Amino acid sequence: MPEGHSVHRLARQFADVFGGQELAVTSPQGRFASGAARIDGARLVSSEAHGKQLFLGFGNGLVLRVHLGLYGAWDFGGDGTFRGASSIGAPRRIGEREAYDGAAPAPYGGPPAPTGQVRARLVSGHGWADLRGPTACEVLTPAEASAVRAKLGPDPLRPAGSAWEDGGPEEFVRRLRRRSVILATLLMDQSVVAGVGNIYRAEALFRQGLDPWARGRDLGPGQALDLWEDLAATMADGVRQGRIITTRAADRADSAVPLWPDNAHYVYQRQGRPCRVCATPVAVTELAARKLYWCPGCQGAGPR
DNA sequence: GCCCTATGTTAAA
DNA sequence: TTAACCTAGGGCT
Repeated sequence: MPEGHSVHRLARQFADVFGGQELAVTSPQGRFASGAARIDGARLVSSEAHGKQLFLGFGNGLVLRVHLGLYGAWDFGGDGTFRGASSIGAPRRIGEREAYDGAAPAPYGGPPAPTGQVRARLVSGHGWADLRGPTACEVLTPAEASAVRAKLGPDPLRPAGSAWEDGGPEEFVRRLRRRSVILATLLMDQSVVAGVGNIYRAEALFRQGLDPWARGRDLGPGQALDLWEDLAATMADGVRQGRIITTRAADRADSAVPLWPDNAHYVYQRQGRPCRVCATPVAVTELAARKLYWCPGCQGAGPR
């Protein structure tokens, strides 16, 4: 799945291309037909990401909540105002960059006939957006949307102008340090920190020199805050670049293969290869049905 | 074509 | 802990 940075890019994209406009909302596939009818023709008035969830607010007060899950993605098309990403969501190739596909702006003749399973289609006078394969796509009242957000922890990418108070770094430190659960599990817990996924988990723990099997309560407040700041910085980079690059420039320069994506990560999907810092072979194990990558030299020997 | 994999979450067992 | 959700690409045959 797209981690939080992708959903924040989506929120920005929706505001850029659809903000303030009336949208025709349909469900070509049919599974979202009743929800689509509730917002069809309404004006898009807000677009905000919280962790991995997207909340689109409409002029009639209703909120469209989308969670892309493991496979979901949005495809965009339209006239020249649709600069920006052509597709944002689940990566279709290793290390795929979410970016404008380079096609020259063309006269907009309306959206193409939907192909395959399009759960939701949003159409303005300038372009369209198709949603495929989401885990969640539903229309909520404001109270229902707030109830969903209340279950999420603070988001390192929370927009400065957001009206939603998520507690920020202090709340993250509290939630992390009161648990006896291991860090590897806590970072994937969206009620502890919203938006972190499997790549940022592995890379942040490496960058901070933290043992994935250390417990939340074992961290000092300074260590926990450093972890937050590191996530905030690398995830903000992800928003800017449309891809996850966590290696520091100094650790990329001497790579034998200087071309991204071969040097984008320290440990993620680098099992068996030498650690960029200490040359110990990177290790991998399975934890709660997800792969966990770490360097036994820099971060500790492993499960215990 | 077939099988595996993937930046995720939820519900049932 | 496991299955289900449900999409597309890559490697293989």
